[in-house]
Amino acid sequence: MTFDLIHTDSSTKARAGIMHTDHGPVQTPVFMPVGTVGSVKGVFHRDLRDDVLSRIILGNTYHLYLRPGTEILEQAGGLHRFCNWEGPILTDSGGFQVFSLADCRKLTEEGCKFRSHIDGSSHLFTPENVIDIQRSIGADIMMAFDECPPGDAEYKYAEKSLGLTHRWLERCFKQYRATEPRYGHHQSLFPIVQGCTYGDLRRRSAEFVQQFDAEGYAIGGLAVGEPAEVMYEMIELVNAVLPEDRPRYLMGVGTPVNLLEAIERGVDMFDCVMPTRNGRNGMLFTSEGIVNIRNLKWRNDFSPLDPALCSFVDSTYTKAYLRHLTLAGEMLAAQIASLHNLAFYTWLMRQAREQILQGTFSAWKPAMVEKLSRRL
RNA sequence: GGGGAGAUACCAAAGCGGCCAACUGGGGCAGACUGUAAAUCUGCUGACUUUCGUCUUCGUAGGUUCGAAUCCUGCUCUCCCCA
Repeated sequence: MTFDLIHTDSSTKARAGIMHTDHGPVQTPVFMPVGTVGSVKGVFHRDLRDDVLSRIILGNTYHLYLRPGTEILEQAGGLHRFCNWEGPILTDSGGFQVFSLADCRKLTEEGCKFRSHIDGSSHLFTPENVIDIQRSIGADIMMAFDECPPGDAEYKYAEKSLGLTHRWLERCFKQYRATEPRYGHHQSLFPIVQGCTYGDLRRRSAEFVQQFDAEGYAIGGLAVGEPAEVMYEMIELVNAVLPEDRPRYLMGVGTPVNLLEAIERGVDMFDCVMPTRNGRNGMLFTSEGIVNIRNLKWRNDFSPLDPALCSFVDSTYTKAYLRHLTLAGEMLAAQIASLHNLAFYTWLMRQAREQILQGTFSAWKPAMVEKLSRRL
């Protein structure tokens, strides 16, 4: 994977670029829909490609390893062919599950012992086998196996955890270099900068990861409970250290406002479950602000979901109808909301890119943030 | 005509002398959700009050009792069975 940095905004750190993968180009800034088990919940690939205009999606090592398992994925010819997604795929390493499934795991130097959330069976993830699994999946971008500590972790724990993440990173790259792609297309490996909310640890981490001359770098361990301002501060600090000519990926973030703030600080890639999960739960992100579609006030509002009309559902269905479907528990409601939210996120990324290229980002962004913060 | 059962908040349904403004569902209203164990979870849902609390409620009219949704009597209505 190569990255062309096309333009950097003159007054902010915002960047526009293109990533070239063996599964096609990806313009940045980019939002990548999360398709944990090989499915972006509630959305057809066709709509993701042709309506949402997504160019890259995520899968998850932990989930795909447990089900359907690497054997099936290998028989299928990799995840791309298994789920029939022709664009690039990025897989998270399972590091986040080490955090989110904290109750059923045990961390050691070797790796992470954990119990399956599906059947309780015991498994071990190591930096080596997590790379192997991602080779079996065939992700265009593989993520290093890391520990993602909670947002309120104390310094001592954060420092210890960072040491472990760094040692694991060395093992990830060793395994990465000792193995080959299985399906003929190139696979990148992105290190993950950790360090919680401690500036010196973040800086240390951002410096450490560069020794691997990776094709891109990720910032992890943010939006895990710390205030947004602290997150922005960490991003700023890390991006000041990371190389300019590689894409920066802010993992798991976030709200539309988070995205714009991060873009302003030089982030190129994002993923988040928010558009799909919150969509399923009745929340719409729109160009005018946030809509809780279950609210009484929408009962007779027959206007489009979003005047920006970023998806076909926006002009096909009204707020009143979507409210009705949502309250009725219809699965179509979840599909419509998910599709809209994803389309809105990618629309927002295209807008940001356009503004960066035209040199108007710094004027456009604050007004947009103000709009996106509104609760309608 | 005779016999039996029952009437509880928006709906359904517990409660059967004080811990009851009243369990629990549903419905309704509102909130949460950030590298997906989430089509999930959390509140509120008689009135007034920010809280404490006060007031009015369990078909209806009386009665017993220190105290009643709960016990007694009349009335109204509903359902079931037999003729």
